[in-house]
Amino acid sequence: MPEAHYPNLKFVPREGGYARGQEGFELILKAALSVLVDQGYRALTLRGIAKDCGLKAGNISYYFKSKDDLVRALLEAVAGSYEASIEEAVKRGGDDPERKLTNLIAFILDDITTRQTTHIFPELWALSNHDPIVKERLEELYGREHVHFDRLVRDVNPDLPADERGVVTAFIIAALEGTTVFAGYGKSWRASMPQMQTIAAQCFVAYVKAMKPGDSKALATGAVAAQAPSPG
Amino acid sequence: MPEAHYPNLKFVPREGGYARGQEGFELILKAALSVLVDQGYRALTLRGIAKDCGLKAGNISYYFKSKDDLVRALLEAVAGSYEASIEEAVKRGGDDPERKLTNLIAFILDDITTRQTTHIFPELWALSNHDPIVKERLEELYGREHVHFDRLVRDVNPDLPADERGVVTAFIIAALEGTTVFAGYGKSWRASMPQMQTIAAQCFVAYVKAMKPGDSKALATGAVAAQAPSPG
DNA sequence: CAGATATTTTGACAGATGACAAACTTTGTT
DNA sequence: AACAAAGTTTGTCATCTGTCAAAATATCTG
Repeated sequence: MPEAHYPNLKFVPREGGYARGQEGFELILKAALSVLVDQGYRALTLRGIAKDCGLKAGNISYYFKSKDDLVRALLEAVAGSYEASIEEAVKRGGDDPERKLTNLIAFILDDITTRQTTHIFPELWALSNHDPIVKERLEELYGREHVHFDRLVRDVNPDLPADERGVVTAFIIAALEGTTVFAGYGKSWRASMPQMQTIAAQCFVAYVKAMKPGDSKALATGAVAAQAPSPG
Repeated sequence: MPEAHYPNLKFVPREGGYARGQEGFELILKAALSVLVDQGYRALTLRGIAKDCGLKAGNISYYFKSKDDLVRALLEAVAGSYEASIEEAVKRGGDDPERKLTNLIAFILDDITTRQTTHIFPELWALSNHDPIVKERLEELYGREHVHFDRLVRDVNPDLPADERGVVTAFIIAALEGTTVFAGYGKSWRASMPQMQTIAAQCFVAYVKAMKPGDSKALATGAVAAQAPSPG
């Protein structure tokens, strides 16, 4: 549960410039992340960021030609780091498909309990509704997560058609993200996150395994019949 | 799918004052909601709200002694409306417990596809991380939702101990809320929301039915065993 | 170490923001 | 119609915001 001074950013090396340049670049983004996590978007101002990293406000305009630019660079660094850790979690994997899926679910939910993730993602979700660039980058992030999950779901139930599998996978990811608001850092069900890991794993693995082609075909709106997946 | 000019607020009648007073009060909150939904929190300024409802900025300070006050009043009205519609959806219910649960799930996911819900809730989630009053009111809203769901879950599986039931219920609600970011208004999986309704209903109803006491007891972190609930 | 380039500070700007007070208008009641 | 209470506008305030340009400093290369 890393908390200290937000190493959870992935930086792309800049072209040209002195070493100090990259340093300042990273310093600013770390400070921006820190402010966003600690005080929210309302408090994310150039002067606030500057104070946090010991630079002057004007200097930030040297690195980022606008505040929106800075926010997008921050998102890029956050998303990159997130993608990298998922990638790693997938590799650590496990022995069999079900175990792999279970472990990935556990990893995601674990990460959600960190202060950073609990605080950052709702900000990004909110921003994405009004900033197309943020929206696109978030979609890319979740798209990559979807690829990984989809592979595992396929391994657990190879008989599922790709389109149906895609939707179930998206639902599973969405469901996991939803725990942010309920069992994330400082939330009322935080203490129950371990049980939720168990529940999520059991629930989704069992459902994917039992699912038969056609199960997820939608029925008439508002009158979905309650039934376990197929006869199985 | 109501979209026009946001009737989705529940107002508490004010004590004393002229009729015009209540009118202005509601006008302002409707405008605030409209701005928040259309342009996000960044654009939620007194002058922006004023422009939207044809009043002058100074007037808003007459109704709300601070901007935070206004935001909290808005949250109160939004939460009240949301609570009322859930209440109603629960009453419309259905015949048997499983059907009731399925219908409530369908209602929630349906609501999530509206522009208002998709846009408002991420803003509230973000705010709640840094405003204790917002956090508390949101918790109350979800607490009431939890009560309703918990009752249905109990009816579907009466053998489940209350504490375990509470956690599963919280997980289900969290999972549903999570679809906001993936299949809400304008999101990439929006078109698959009908299938997700089916999936969510099947998945959660089946899981709750099959669950035996002890199933959700957490195992060692990161090494949760993948298994369907109990033998069943 | 000289000099070119990169970084940093300083200071300033126009515009926006939340808040407020005083003057003005409307509303409802007697 | 008179009048007090409620609502509204107007104008103003101090503060904050993002951005920029010019001066000052630091860094690296040859």
